[in-house]
Amino acid sequence: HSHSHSPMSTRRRHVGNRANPDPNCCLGVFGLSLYTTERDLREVFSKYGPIADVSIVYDQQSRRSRGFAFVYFENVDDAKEAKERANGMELDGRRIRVDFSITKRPHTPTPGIYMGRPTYGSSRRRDYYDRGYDRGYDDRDYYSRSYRRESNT
DNA sequence: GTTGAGCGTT
Repeated sequence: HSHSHSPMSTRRRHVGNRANPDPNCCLGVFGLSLYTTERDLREVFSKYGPIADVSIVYDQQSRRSRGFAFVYFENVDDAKEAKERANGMELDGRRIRVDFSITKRPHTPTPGIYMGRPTYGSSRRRDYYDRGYDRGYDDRDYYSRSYRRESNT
């Protein structure tokens, strides 16, 4: 008699489903007040562990906060605890929700520059997408889905 | 200074 092996469990759910995000150092904070700053989030989330960076998403036109942000923990273990603890907490009179980020960093200016393929010879093309955020996160995971350039045609 | 179920190019 052999153990029942689940053939479907070999394939992990692909990224893109924000209903069940997998643990990551990137935390997404949603539903926060428009007046909450990155500094506020940092000092709130730094209670659970060292913070690598905090980024609030701003509206491109009004320059105002869009009501959600991303917190980068240095340890995923702290991120998990911070997600559990900070989720549903009241911040600036607003009930915030915290989840693992399903996306990584904002879109690179023009896809096709890096793509996880280092250019030999003239590798001085790197500018800011290689600043240090791809040290632990592999953006190629969601870039690898036949990502094409969608600049303007 | 509003609203809110959400994932980013300041």
